[in-house]
Amino acid sequence: MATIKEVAQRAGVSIRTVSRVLNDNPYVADATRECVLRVIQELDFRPSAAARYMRTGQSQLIGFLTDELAQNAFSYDLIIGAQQTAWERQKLLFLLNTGNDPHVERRAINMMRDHQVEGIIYATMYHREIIRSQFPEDIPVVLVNCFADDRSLPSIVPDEIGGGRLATETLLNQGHRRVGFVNVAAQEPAPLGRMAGYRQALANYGIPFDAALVRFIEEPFEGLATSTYDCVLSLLEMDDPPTAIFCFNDMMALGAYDAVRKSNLRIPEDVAIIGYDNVEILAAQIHPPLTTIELPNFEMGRLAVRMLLGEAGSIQDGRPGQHMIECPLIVRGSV
Amino acid sequence: MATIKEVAQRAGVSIRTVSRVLNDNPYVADATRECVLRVIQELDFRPSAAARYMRTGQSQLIGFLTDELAQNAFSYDLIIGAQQTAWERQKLLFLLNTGNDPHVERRAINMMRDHQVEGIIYATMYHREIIRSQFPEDIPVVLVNCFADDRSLPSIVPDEIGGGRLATETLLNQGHRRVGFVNVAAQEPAPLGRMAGYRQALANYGIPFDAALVRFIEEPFEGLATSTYDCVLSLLEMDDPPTAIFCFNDMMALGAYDAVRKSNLRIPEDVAIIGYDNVEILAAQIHPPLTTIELPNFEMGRLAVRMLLGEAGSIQDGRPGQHMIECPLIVRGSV
DNA sequence: CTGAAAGCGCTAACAA
DNA sequence: TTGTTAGCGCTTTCAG
Repeated sequence: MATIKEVAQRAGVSIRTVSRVLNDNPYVADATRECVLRVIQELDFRPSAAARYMRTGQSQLIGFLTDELAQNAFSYDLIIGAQQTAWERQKLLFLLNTGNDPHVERRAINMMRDHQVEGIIYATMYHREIIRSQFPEDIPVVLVNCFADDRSLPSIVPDEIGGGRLATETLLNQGHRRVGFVNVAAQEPAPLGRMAGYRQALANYGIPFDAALVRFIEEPFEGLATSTYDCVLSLLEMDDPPTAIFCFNDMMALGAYDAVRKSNLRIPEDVAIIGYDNVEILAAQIHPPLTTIELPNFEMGRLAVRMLLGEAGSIQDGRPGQHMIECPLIVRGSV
Repeated sequence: MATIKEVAQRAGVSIRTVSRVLNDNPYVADATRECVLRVIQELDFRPSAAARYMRTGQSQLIGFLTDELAQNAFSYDLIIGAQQTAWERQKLLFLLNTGNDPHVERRAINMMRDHQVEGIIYATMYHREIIRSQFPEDIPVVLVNCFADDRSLPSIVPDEIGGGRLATETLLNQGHRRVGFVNVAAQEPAPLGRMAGYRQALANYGIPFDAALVRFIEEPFEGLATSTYDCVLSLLEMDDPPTAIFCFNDMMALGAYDAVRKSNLRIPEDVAIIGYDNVEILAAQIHPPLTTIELPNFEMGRLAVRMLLGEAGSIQDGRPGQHMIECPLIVRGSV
């Protein structure tokens, strides 16, 4: 690879002039600039980012750390959103999946520091709280899908309550009055929030909460669809069965579909189903296509980069911004 | 961030000595080493990768370029496999998705060169041929899921023929003699190869090829599951219907499931179904769980990094290695 | 075993 | 408008 020196020699100018051309400095004669540019082309010269960084302190690098995000299919859009936004700003993204191993995590953060990333985005697979102290003080961090115990780091999370409410109200809007909810039994923001949203929606419509309509899948969560199948079957066998079911996520909706079909009922005529997450590969392909609430992953990834670069509210009212992103309704054919 | 100079001063030694400690050079007195190490700890010092690169020429960086891989759910494991393998070798991975835009691609490659990546992995969404000239000569490249027109770049692709054969023989092994195949109508390695494998398997079992059992889904490929549904329905309405169906991919198997159920038949008792890709979120969740052929993405990602770093056959018989990876059978409950 | 000094490729004061 | 020079933080001869 050619160096700036070779370019300078070949163009018959000084290194500084080449540097000027490289950085669009106006104080270069047009003729000189053209000549230099030509030589740069000929030599296929590209300035070294490392050397440039040494002087400017701008590495143009962003670290994207995940706990186990990338093991599952939900979050492509998060990565894509972040990557694309970084790209638009001429930054490169380091991807690193820690597998939730604290040791790996610590080393990963160090490795990113070694490469002087301008900041780190830390995204978790599930919406949860994390410990602030695992992150260094001297480097910007933006949290995605999680938040710091002491709220001392800017964070972006989905609005679970709003999403739960939207899902339920979508069903209520269609005239359903007996709305089942198949939730997961975990003390985490997602199940807790969606549950709260479910209750709010009921309250908004003046419908009393009926605990018999709410079911919880217990851990472990493998075979989620199958557990949901059983759950929904029992729901439909009630004396006063629900005519609509809100499933905690799309995978579970798959089980609900099977249960409804098993009961010789039709979707959405006899039972309406709504999911959560908008996993396209599932939701758009099953029959009828699943109406669901979208986890706005792309937007979250995008916002994370913007916040990291100081473009958007990484600080709000003098404190690290805690952003809640709305989860929109995706209408397909199951409601 | 502390510099090596500050460490040296504080430890009362020269920069050179700190550098020795950093690089595990044996010619340091134990006492000196300990002292330096302690100061490094105190200052939370980390050597700058950029500065280090300037001297050593080792950037420890690998570029991972995708066309539109990351838009779909198939390929997490590819990224994870590559990332994890890079991590084990203390390397960092740049992720960059080009959206198949040649202009973006060119700029992306340049950007990676600016950061002096040690090599580039280029992975495509679909198994296909690519043009060699889009890549620079002076930087190692490994192709994944694609191959260069002139075979001048090392490449890793799945063995489509073997996979198609394995899928079909799995069905044949169970005693099925009328095996349907729902393929996609595209002149690409995947549909072509799996078709060839299907025919080979038939031949191996001495069963004549019956064109009526093979159907092709035409582009566009949105609503793949739905098109497959229609296809399989017509297959099952034949006078001499198939008792087993090989679907080009798992999403299509989803449509096949619906068609079988619609025909009041059972899986696998009346009709066996086998898919391809092993998209866990689908295959493991539907009922019955789908037996399928796995695209060994993790292994391909892993091998790509190893080849890039010269650990595995990037050169075979003096030519760039063209590797074909076997696609294993994943037995679940649909056959 | 340890240190002084050169230099990697670039940018930025400062001079010319 | 252009060139000279110092220096970013590190590794590496080469002396001591």
